[in-house]
Amino acid sequence: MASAEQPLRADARRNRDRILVAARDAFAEAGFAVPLDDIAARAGVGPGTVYRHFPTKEALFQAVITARVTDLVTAARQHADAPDPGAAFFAFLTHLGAEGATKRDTSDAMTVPGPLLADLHDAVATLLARAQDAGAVRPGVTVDDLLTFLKSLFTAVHDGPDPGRAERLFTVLIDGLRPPQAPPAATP
Amino acid sequence: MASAEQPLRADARRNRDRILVAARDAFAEAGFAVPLDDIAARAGVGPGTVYRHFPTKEALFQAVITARVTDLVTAARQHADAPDPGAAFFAFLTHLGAEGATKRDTSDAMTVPGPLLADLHDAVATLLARAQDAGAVRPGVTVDDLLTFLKSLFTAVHDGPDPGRAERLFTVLIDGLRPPQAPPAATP
Amino acid sequence: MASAEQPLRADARRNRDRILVAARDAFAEAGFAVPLDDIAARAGVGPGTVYRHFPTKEALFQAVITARVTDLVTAARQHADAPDPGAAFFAFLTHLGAEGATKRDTSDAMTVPGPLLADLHDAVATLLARAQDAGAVRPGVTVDDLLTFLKSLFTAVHDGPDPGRAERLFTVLIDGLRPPQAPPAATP
Amino acid sequence: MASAEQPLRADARRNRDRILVAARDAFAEAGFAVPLDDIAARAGVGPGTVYRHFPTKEALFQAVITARVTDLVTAARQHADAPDPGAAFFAFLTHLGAEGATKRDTSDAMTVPGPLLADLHDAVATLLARAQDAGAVRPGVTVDDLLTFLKSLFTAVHDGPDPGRAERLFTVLIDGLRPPQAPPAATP
DNA sequence: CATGAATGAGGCTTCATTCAT
DNA sequence: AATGAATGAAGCCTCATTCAT
Repeated sequence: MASAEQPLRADARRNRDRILVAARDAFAEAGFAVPLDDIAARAGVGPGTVYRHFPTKEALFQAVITARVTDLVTAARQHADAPDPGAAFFAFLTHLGAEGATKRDTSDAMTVPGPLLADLHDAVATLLARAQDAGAVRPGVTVDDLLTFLKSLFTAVHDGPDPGRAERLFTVLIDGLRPPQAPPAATP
Repeated sequence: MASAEQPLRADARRNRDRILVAARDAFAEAGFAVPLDDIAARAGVGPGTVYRHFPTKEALFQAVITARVTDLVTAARQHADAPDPGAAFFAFLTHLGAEGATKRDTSDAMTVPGPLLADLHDAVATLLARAQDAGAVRPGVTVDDLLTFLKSLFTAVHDGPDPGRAERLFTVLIDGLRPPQAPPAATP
Repeated sequence: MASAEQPLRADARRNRDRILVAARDAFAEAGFAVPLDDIAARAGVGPGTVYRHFPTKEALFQAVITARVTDLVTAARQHADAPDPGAAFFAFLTHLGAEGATKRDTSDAMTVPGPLLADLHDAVATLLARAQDAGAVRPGVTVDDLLTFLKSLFTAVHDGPDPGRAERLFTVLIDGLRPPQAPPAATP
Repeated sequence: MASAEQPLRADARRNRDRILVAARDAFAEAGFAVPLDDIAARAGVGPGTVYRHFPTKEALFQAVITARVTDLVTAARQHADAPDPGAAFFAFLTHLGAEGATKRDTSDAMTVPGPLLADLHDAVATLLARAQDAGAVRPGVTVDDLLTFLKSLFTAVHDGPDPGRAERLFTVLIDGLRPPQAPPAATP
């Protein structure tokens, strides 16, 4: 019995990978509006070849970020095991920060609709809720808030060349997420 | 040859204004991708009339954005007069947050190249520097950090439907921007 | 109050007509598969102009035959007034035969779906039913049968150059439509 | 160089046959527009294999049609043996009607150029001439009249869903083909 | 020989821009 | 000066055909 996911022929596999790489770069540079023909040209294939692998431009876009989302979900679930809820949450956040600072399409990955995003959402929700229950993160903030903030942060980081920006903005986020401090009581 | 700055005829002036308003609304709702014919229809003019006033769709977009930046610069300068540097900075930030939450093209406004953007940059730089000097904002964060991040935050906020998100995220941002609290001193 | 159907500008009217003529010819020659760009070229306009007048290739096709169907319906209704049901039916049929022999797209007109075709259908149904009730046309034959037969006949006539074919086939149809004759009784 | 007529290897022969069957079915169902990949899939082979056997989609189509014409010619010749010329002619016509009602590409079969069509033409001409000579079919009608009309009739019949239509129309055709009845003599 | 991946011309449609009215 | 019709370059996608495996 052959496996349901029979391996692609060598040439097809190679082209599929080249298309995905080209698409990742092209989408990162020019957004979804980039012509599919350009992606094909970048990959060194004809547009028809792209359609052999992905039925739609939208499907290609989805495929580009699916891999990334899968990784994020895995990371989130791993951190869920940590004993200290606050530490677990911030550790995952740090991991996410490192990912986002390095890989341009992380922010896209956090936006695409579909079941995978729901998985990510749920995994982060668990981390966040536990951290909030433990008083380590300010209440009110939702998972979507958090993901939106991060997405923006990643976009911003990739907008300019300043290498320190990621760290500075990330510090702002982390401190902003902590529960509000009572103003220091004036001690006599 | 007519003078370069001759005042427009009354009807032309009126049309120009209606086009700008229509364009602002249309861009705010549908982004740059909105067909120019739709903008013309909104303004109640033919597409040819739009081209009489703006040589290009891009130029029209810039014109819309320019008005927005001008407003932002004005606001920044007004806040610069406030006595408390920290309050002034955060008040402007709040104003900016309200603008960005309401108008979809605020983020575009923060990207437009040209001297106006430099003005915005400078005005915000002044506010920020004074606030940092006064110890009201954590050091290290730069104007570019802030503007770049806000730009993408506005974009992200507009992608989702939750109207409270902008406010929650701004709270996080503001608290994150405050100087880090010394960890509670171990009291003997 | 302006009329609901404000007249087109002269140039638009001219182009619309040219497009309709070109489309009629092109569809007649090459069927629906003819590229829309070819139709545009025949009409001496750009493809975009075709789309200004007809939202879809399908819509253009419909428009081409609408005019023809309208004429047919009118004729059918006029013949409905004749006193002798059989004569009325065959007179209309003869008219239809002449039309179909002359104008290449008559057969298309009898196939396109839509409200107009229903009108034609109804008008012919009336004629046919009355003729059948009067014993002038064999029972069992339906309107669709008749229209299908005619459509085929027209197509056949236009397939070849033989000028007498239309008349010969038409005679076959008419005689075939009459009620079956009892075989001549063998008279002693 | 191998001989032009060398017998195919067993597997190649089998594939060729499967392709022809698949093509016949596919063309019958969806017309010439059916994608060649669909035909290949139906036959359980790759598209490349189809091209090993037929240089062109058009060639494959012709091959399918040729088989059909061969059958028709055979039938016509068989009916030519019948003793009663009128009965022979109408029997063949009935057979043709059944074929055309069942198989969508019968009408195409009647169009294919080449010597085979001439054979069909001749065989039917013989039947028709004998029937006309015997007074069983009205004079004047030619083989081309008949074949051309039948061709388009089959096309039309297949466009509609009414399965009884073909039979009703064939009755009309057959009765219309019979010699005209003398109008009932006015009996004193 | 078979396979099925790749090619790329071409189809329909949209829309920024130009131009006759 | 305004109008809105026309233009035509892309954009997405399909599919007949070729070619590496």
